[in-house]
Amino acid sequence: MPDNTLAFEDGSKTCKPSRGRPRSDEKNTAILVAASQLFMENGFDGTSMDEVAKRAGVSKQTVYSHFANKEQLFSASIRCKIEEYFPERTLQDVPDHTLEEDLKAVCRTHCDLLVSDDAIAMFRVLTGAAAKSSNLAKIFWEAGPAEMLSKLVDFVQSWVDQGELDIENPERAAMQLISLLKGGMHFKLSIGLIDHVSDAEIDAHVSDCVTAFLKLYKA
Amino acid sequence: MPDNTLAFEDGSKTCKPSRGRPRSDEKNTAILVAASQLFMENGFDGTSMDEVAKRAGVSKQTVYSHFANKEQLFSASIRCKIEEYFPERTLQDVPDHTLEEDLKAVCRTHCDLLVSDDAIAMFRVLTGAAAKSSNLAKIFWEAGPAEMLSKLVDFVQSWVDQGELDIENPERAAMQLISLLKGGMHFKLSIGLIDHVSDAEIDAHVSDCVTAFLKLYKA
DNA sequence: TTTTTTATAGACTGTCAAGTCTATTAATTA
DNA sequence: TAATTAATAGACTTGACAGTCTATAAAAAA
Repeated sequence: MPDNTLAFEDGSKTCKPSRGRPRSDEKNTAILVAASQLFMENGFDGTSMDEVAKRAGVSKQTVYSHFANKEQLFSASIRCKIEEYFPERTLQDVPDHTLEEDLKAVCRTHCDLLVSDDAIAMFRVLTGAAAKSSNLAKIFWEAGPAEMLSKLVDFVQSWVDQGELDIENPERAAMQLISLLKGGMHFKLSIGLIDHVSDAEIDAHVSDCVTAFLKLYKA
Repeated sequence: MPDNTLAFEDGSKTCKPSRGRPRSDEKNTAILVAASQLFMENGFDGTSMDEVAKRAGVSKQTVYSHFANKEQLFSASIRCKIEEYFPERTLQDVPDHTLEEDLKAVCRTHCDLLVSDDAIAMFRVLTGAAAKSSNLAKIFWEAGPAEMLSKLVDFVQSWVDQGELDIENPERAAMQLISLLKGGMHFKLSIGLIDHVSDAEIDAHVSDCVTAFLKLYKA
């Protein structure tokens, strides 16, 4: 039996063969959606292919006809989740106010993202999969944190150019800001020591971070 | 069948019955050692009770006679690992040199710990178990990070008392220092984006952190 | 429409692992 | 030493789940 019943290996579609019934795109996305939900909720080991098929409203063989095996489905799902998730929460162009105001807005946005349920779930899943597939980590890093970091670097740089910040290494400064923003919250959320951070706490924390950052780098 | 064949539920021993063959302490610790190794290497789902029994040189029933089920064995193993791990790496009393020297030594010690294989493995396991048992997170937090933090607070406070640091909230400052020390490394190691940090990198990073901290808080 | 190709459904298989059963052996008290 | 209690070993049971098989239906080309 030739294996032209072949599934996507990198999430992209294989070149469509000329004849025969084409693969249903709706089912494909239904599977992907169901799988990413389940993987995010229960991790790799906690998710069964039967569950995925059931939630997608599709038979198991259909799942296997779209994806070669569980690992590839996992990989595709996470990749899909990553792409769906990050762009929408990008750093919006904050209006040109004062450095303090803009910095605070940016920090608030980042902090909300960092402690969000989705981000924590994603981080947990990636952490659990660390041993399994290391390239997922790379995909995630580049689509997510690296992107955030680079936008933060741009932001910082723009204020350096305006002479309001005095920073010799913007990458390092941006990383420091993110580290401060994570604080103890990200860690505590990850291990499940706490399961929620109140708005007021985030507010206070963001203020602290802004204060510290300005003390470090205000010109 | 009465369940007085009962295992330890919280890691402590049940009161010894007056008669009959006593439970072997060596086997108990052998099981605990084998289990904690395996759980740290492969996580909860990745570890089977047969493997544990085999590595401990003991039959499976023996494992079940010492621990009621897999979850309790897991809990006991992690608790044991935590207790074994943290005390020895405590903050040794650094000799009274300059603030800069002591701070650097302390940061180096902490940074080494934070990025160590064991700490990352432990963090991964805890993260994976977050949904399962939330009290493990508490046990871990109190035995590990909270302890570190409190010692760091003491350290900071002592220099505040000497008038060399100007800090109104030592807990916050200590948390900020730890956050800076983690930087991007802890995150990258956790998700498996990198698997090692060189000595030179740690050195440079620690220097950056010390510089930043002093800029924030030096009197 | 006919033919061809393939997606689909649901039953099936084989493996692995958690937890149990039963006979045996070891330690402890009297 | 005899009697008692429980720890131990290894086979066994049960269930879950990844992946496959077979028959059917659907879509595209001729």
